[in-house]
Amino acid sequence: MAHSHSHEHDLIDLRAKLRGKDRRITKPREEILELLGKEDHPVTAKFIHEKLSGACDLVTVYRSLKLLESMSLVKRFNFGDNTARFELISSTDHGHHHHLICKVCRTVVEIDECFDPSLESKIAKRHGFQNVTHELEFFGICSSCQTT
Amino acid sequence: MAHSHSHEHDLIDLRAKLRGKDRRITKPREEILELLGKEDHPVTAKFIHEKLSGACDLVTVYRSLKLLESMSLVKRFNFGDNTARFELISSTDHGHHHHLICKVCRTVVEIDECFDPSLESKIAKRHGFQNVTHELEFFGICSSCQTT
DNA sequence: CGGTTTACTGAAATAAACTTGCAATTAAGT
DNA sequence: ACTTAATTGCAAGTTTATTTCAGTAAACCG
Repeated sequence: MAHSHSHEHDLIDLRAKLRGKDRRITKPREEILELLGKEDHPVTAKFIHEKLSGACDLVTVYRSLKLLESMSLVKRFNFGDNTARFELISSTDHGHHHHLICKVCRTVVEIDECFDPSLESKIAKRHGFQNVTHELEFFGICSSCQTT
Repeated sequence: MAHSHSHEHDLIDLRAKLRGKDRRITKPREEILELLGKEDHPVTAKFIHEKLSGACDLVTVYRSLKLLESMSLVKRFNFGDNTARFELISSTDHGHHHHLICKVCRTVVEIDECFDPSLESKIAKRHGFQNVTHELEFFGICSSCQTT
């Protein structure tokens, strides 16, 4: 949802999480976080690099995203096209939400709904797994692409 | 589940679907189908190529899988590691089922359960989408890897 | 401040998954 | 068999992401 007003908060978060970890607050990391704060949907590393137009190298984008992901500031999504997409983790849902993607035009809709968590705990228990989470994305044809 | 006794059936299916489509039944396609029939979980193109040990080129494996997928004989899965995995579509669930994957050792468990289909139709209706499906995979730590 | 340490970056090389172009092969119809 | 065109193999090309390493710049300290 509305990431649009939490930029400062994310930077504070970044500083807090980096502190005392032999890690540094750098311009690329700040810029990537800021850019992600303005996007409504997960974006690719390439997209970030292009939007930042030369502010830093694509390699740095990959490295920064990996770091931000490991710090739980960013979440990685997979829309089935062999390209990782990244989204800022919002404080409201802790990054757990899903997407509805148009198979034709690739439009993305953010989805708040999810299935009952009891399904997950049932599956975990049945197979002796712990810390079970899930990745769920919906695919369909959006209204604009239903030209028949 | 038990793909193990449906090899012949899959070949019949292959022949039926290829007939009259300017397509041919070839040894690589038959061999890939047969191999998939023996596997309990989705496998990568590389795995198939190695198992077939030189029976055909890796490129042919990729091309065959794409064809078999387009003919709804095989389903592509994505376990979030940038590598497509393929499974024979079983007649019982029409290829719709999910997996529970150990984040540590990558063990895979086939899952029959799914959430209530009303969730999907609700989402489809709300956003004006048609033909909505979903991709869902569970991730956790299996009993063997919970060494603490 | 100015100096030191060492995490970080950029650029090029590498890796891995997958695709494409084209000549040689082979399945399938007659 | 003969013919036709789909399919294959091989080489080369893409795309996504990672690794190496020398140069750069945060952060800490006096």
